[in-house]
Amino acid sequence: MSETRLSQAIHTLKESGVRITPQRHAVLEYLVNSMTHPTADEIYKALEGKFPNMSVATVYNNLRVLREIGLVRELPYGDSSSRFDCNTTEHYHIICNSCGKIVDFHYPTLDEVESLAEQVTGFDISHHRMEIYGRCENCQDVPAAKH
Amino acid sequence: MSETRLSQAIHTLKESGVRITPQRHAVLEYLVNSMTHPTADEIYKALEGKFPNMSVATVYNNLRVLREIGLVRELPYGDSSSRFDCNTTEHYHIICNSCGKIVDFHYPTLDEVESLAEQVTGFDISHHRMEIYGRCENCQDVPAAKH
DNA sequence: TAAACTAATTATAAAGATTATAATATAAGA
DNA sequence: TCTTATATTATAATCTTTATAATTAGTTTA
Repeated sequence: MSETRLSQAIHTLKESGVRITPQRHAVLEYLVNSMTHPTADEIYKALEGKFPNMSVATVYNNLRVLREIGLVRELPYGDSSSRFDCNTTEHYHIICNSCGKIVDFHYPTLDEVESLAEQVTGFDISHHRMEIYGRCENCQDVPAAKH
Repeated sequence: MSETRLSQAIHTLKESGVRITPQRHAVLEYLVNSMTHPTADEIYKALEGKFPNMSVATVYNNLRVLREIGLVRELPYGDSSSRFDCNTTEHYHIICNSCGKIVDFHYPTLDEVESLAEQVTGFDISHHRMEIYGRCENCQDVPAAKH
């Protein structure tokens, strides 16, 4: 099944006239199989073994390409670096204020919000993003840590 | 009215045992009066005239303090630096993909999403954030610019 | 299959945003 | 006013991301 998702993604790449290089394939494959919304650096470190000479710039370049095609969504956070999410099914994220854990959360997509926004502002809406913040069950047991 | 908001904010600061320095006061005042969701650097430049010796670290320190108390919300973006929003009435943001313009958008707060998230994940939810992306009316007239 | 063309990768370096550090200055309470 | 803890300043360091130029390697075409 993730085999299928990967093949589909590669098909999309080819259709966009983008070359399939081993590094690009590996970044995409890692993202498709990842459940953790990795940062660029995490991807870089994860592929270090397979591609000892790979440059960080390659990771960023490929993430940009994948984002432009729409295969990957970038999720910037306040504390540090962006995280990247393979944009398959529409979903939202719940983020722990204490430990930073990210949990996927399914909720009926808020089409209504988008259409209302379109009417009120005249924008041509492309998508929306929602995140819910709180303390996960683990962190509720421990006294609040100072950020 | 924004006078009141400022006084209330300062009251909150005092209650939290935080010192009211001229710089801190100025950062807070600028944020209360600002409609543009400024970046740290914009605040720094705006206050340069009044405080020629102010360090950029002071701006960041104060933004952190204000955020920890809950007076200010940080809105990290993918392209560059975070923006800061005086967290008064609950609202959402519509962001132009082309020019970056941010427009406030009022919508009934999505309490239902929060309570459902709480039930499903066991998180103790504190707040949520939603942004809507698209092209503003101005940018719709111009051919799509390559990011 | 080989040559050619174009895009991708690498190895830097640079830029930009944010944080850390140590010394000095200052707000606020006694 | 004095004292003390906190805030500010000036600077450097860190971290993330992007830019550049040279090299390498996909893909197309003959």
